[in-house]
Amino acid sequence: MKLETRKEEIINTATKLFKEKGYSAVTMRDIAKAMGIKAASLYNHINSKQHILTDIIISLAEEFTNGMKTVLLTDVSNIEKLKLIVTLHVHITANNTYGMASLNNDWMHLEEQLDYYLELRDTYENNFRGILQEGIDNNEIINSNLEIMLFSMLSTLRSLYLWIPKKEDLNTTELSDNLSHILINGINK
Amino acid sequence: MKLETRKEEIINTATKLFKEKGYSAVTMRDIAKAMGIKAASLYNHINSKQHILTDIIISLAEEFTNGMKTVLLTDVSNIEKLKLIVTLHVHITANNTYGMASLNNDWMHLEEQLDYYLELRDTYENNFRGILQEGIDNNEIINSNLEIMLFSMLSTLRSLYLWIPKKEDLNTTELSDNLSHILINGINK
DNA sequence: AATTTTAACTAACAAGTGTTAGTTTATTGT
DNA sequence: ACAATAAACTAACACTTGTTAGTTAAAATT
Repeated sequence: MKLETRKEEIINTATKLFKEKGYSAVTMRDIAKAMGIKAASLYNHINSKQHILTDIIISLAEEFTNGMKTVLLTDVSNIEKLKLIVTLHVHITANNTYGMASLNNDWMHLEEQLDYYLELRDTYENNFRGILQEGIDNNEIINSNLEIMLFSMLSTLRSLYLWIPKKEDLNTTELSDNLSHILINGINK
Repeated sequence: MKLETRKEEIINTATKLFKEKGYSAVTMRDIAKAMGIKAASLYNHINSKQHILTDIIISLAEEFTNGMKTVLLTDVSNIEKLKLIVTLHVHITANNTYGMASLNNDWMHLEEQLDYYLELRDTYENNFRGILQEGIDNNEIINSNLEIMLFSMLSTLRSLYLWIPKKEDLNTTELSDNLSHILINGINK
């Protein structure tokens, strides 16, 4: 039972508020009020509002990068790799639904770390694309428009943060399995 | 060839900026600067920043509501209705990619019209859900988790605004057809 | 018991916010 | 040519923003 440092409490509080209203609409006074302290007190623990956002986004982006690295090293079919990616998204999102909102909607407000973030995102998408392309080449995946397939899957996975909190009754493995099936086999009977 | 009123120019300029940085991060001075005038001059044409956002979002939401109404009245299979919905999203999004960003990310900053927007969105989702449910009942659609199917399709359709601007080479009917196929039949060979 | 550290506080700052009031200038319709 | 309108302007407002400086009180360490 590890208890939160004060800095982590601030980041968690901010993350929740950022999800509800977006980074720009949340003030330091909002964050402080939610914690029952004054805005100036936050600066005993964090450097700036900007650093809070960076912390939220970069740590999540790195989780995805690491997850992708593992998937690429796993020796299974490309379809199985896609299932692993679905599981990766479900797990990371289930553990930090609030943070995923910032990752998706507020990355453009990063400053010094914006280029680094974009690099991680680009690499991630390219790896995803590569798996799909190999799947097509190996006759595992239909030879339809690669970019549309990529876009469709990524859109669904990136929107999980909006949806997981509303359906707490579904456990994560059940969700991963169901979602994999729908993304891979469609909904047609 | 109908030419834009000054008010429309302002709304269009604002819509573009809102997509790049989000509603809260865009100032009236930003909008004015992009038009080469002073912020105060905007108020000769619009009532408030808030009204710009409302205008963007509500008109789009009503377009979707009207489109759905037409789909529901069309006498085709439920799978065909889903294809019509895909086409609806592709067309509306292609005509207003910038506005779709506000619809997706800034609806929570609506004020007087927030409840109305939520009502439109709820009704839309329920109609979508109803088509899927009928499809399941008629053995057109697999009897998998309804909510996951709904979420997956809607997520993809709602993210179109991020993707359409990058792929201008693809025409809208081709995109609709491809996307329908992937959403309905999956990517599996 | 004395000292350092932690973490809150009050007060203030400079800059930026949406918006209003009043004015000026160019264009349009008579 | 004259009046009316459209659409820009300057100046200012009241308020909010992120952040800093300096202070205080309790808790932990010596």
